[in-house]
Amino acid sequence: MLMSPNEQSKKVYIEIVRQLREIIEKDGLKAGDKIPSERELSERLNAGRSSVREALRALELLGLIETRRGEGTYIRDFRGNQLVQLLSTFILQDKKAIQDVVETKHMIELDCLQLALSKRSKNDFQRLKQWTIEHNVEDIDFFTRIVDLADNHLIYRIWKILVDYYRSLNRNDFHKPTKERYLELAEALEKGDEEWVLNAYRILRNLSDES
Amino acid sequence: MLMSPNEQSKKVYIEIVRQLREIIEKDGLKAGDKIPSERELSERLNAGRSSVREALRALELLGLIETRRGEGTYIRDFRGNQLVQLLSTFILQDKKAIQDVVETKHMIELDCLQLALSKRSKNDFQRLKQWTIEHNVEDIDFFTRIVDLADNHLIYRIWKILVDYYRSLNRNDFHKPTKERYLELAEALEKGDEEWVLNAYRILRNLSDES
DNA sequence: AAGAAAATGTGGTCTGACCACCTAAAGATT
DNA sequence: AATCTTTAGGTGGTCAGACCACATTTTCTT
Repeated sequence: MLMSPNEQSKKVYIEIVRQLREIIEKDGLKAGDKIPSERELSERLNAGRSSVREALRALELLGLIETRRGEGTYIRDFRGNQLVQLLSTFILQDKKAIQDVVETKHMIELDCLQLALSKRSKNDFQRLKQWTIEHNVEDIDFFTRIVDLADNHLIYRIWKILVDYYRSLNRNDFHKPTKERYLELAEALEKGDEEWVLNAYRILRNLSDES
Repeated sequence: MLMSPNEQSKKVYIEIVRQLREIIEKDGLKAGDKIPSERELSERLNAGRSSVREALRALELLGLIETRRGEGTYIRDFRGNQLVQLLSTFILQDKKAIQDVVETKHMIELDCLQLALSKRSKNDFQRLKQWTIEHNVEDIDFFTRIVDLADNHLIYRIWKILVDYYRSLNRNDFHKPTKERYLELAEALEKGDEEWVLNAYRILRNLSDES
């Protein structure tokens, strides 16, 4: 699988997953249908068979395909497995998917700020402020406290997943906020001023208006 | 990797995953540590390097390891299986969990309204309004359109999961909004007035101020 | 026509060979 | 001696070819 010289050398098997999805869509293949053999895919996609297999192994692990020795590889009926669909979203590591992760993380964090604001008392936020003053604030720790204050276990889980994937992206454009930014946000929460809170968050995350 | 003759011939890469786990445990390897190279594993486990790679690819997809070209393969800091944890959240059907689902669904829908508002043009919302007028509006259909307008595949997936679970609850306290409520919301979107939009949603969902 | 054997196609696996990249050791320079 | 440069070795990434085990299809025998 030839790569443009100066291009980011994505892993071949990721690219194969993408192209395989195109083939499935173009040919209108559905659950239960057979997909081309490993050797044929290897030829059509100009890739080694081992690379094709790595891609298929990935899809198999996600339950998207099923391989039967001596027969072939078949598309699996995964329209019930929501979590797999969620995961598969992440696997397609195109720019849009990454952007979606970042955007969603921001929205969830904003939600947590609002939830915390409506559920918690001034006392809780005073403690948050005090903690912010007394410690060397790490982003992950600060927002873990925020999400805790939101008191919604489900959102907590979703946020956790988002953070993990966000970190796995290894984005080098992460703008590390200063301690003052966190302190400002904590104070806004303490005052109970929603507008102020939301604004402090956007400044902290270096957002103008768009996500 | 030799197999006992009459034994179930499990796939080698699955067996490699198992043995690799043993190695990690026996050697006391932790997050951030380097695991043996592909070639060394190939020797120690009496398996081909391609099989070892299929196993590593699987672990990589699950976020358990991280491969760095030219350096090696490292154990990743994964805090439990995230997806399983998410699932377990759904299974715990206590009142708090249910409440969390409802609350989260509301937050996500509000997020989508805001995203749509910031991303879409008046034209899109006019079409939404027109559709609302011409059809017998079902809640699921209306908000599917909203989520689509938000143009974030990840949020779409999350929302889908929430809706499915929400429906499985069979809540008999679902307050079915009138057609006018949806129309009001569509018009608010068309006007581009965020406050009006959020308010229209709260009225539609019969929320006062708390979620 | 029915059963048996061979041919074909498929996934499963191993081996060996490159390449691109990173790191550290050896060497050269100052 | 300290520092920089070069080199060698290790590592993941990929490809090609070769078998094997298994299932299906075709062909051949009876």
